[in-house]
Amino acid sequence: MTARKLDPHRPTGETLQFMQRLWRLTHALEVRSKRMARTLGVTGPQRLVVRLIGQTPNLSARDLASTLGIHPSTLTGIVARLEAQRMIVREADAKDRRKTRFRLTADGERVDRERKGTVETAVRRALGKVDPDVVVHTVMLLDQLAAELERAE
Amino acid sequence: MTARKLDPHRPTGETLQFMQRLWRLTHALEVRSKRMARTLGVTGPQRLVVRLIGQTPNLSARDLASTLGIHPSTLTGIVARLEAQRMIVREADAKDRRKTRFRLTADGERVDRERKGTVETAVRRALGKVDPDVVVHTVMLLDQLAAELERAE
DNA sequence: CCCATGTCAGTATCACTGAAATAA
DNA sequence: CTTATTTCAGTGGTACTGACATGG
Repeated sequence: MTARKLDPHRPTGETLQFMQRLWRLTHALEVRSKRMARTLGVTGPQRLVVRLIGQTPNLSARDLASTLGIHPSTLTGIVARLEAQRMIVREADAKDRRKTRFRLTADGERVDRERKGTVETAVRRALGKVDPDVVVHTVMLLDQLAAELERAE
Repeated sequence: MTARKLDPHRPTGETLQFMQRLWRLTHALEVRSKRMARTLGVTGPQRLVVRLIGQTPNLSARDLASTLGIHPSTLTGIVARLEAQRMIVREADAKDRRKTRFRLTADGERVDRERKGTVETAVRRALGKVDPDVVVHTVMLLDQLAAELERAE
């Protein structure tokens, strides 16, 4: 309380602090992603695509893009890099030949199973270190936050 | 509970779900950042630098880089763009002439005050919509998560 | 000579917009 | 012809590594 009163020029110190944490987190994600690229051969987004395909084979490009909430053309780049690294293969849908269906190669399956040094492992560890309600509350706020950011305004 | 039992192949559905939320959030931050670039003239990270300089004038490059947890060479690019847009000016430190000190220009101050459509506003709104302990818990988990991601491993 | 501060060159990923190709 | 799916070209921001110049 006192802290906020001391500096009326700072609209909401709490907000700015939270923002710094947010940028720190996204930055940590990016750094880990780059490290994964060196050690695993795939970045964070690339591995997430691998995980999704691994969980649900024969996903189309549109499925993947909308699951991740990204633009289709962004996905094109990601899958192109995965393909170049022989992690996934594509196949035209038999019924609707506009669609591309993706499956994992043996290398892709190896990445799908790998856990060491991944974002996933860091997340699992962090989730394991806090109480369940903390996780529930965080999910609530993160969703709220994403919704606010995505607002048309 | 049943859901988890049904798919033992999915190590922790909770973890993967949390990860998707995380990517959705970072993606929303990036999208908002790009939108800000069009409307305000600065991206999210750029505006955060402006806010930091506004709050503490005469910050050095090192101060800024370590506050944001980024590499000095990354900061070079960010401040270069801010300088090109006449948002900040630099000055060599009188005592240690290796150091660069940054201050806001009038344009920079305008951006510092602007709130419409910023990440900050979205964060403030989201924080205002939940209970205080939800915020506290989220901060805890986000810190824990950043720490796990930053681990050397 | 050694260390700190900061920049620069080169490289890569991600993300968009807008246009195009192809198929339904 | 219109719509849907996906790719492609072009642009910009962030972030690194490694090398470098400069000052303490």
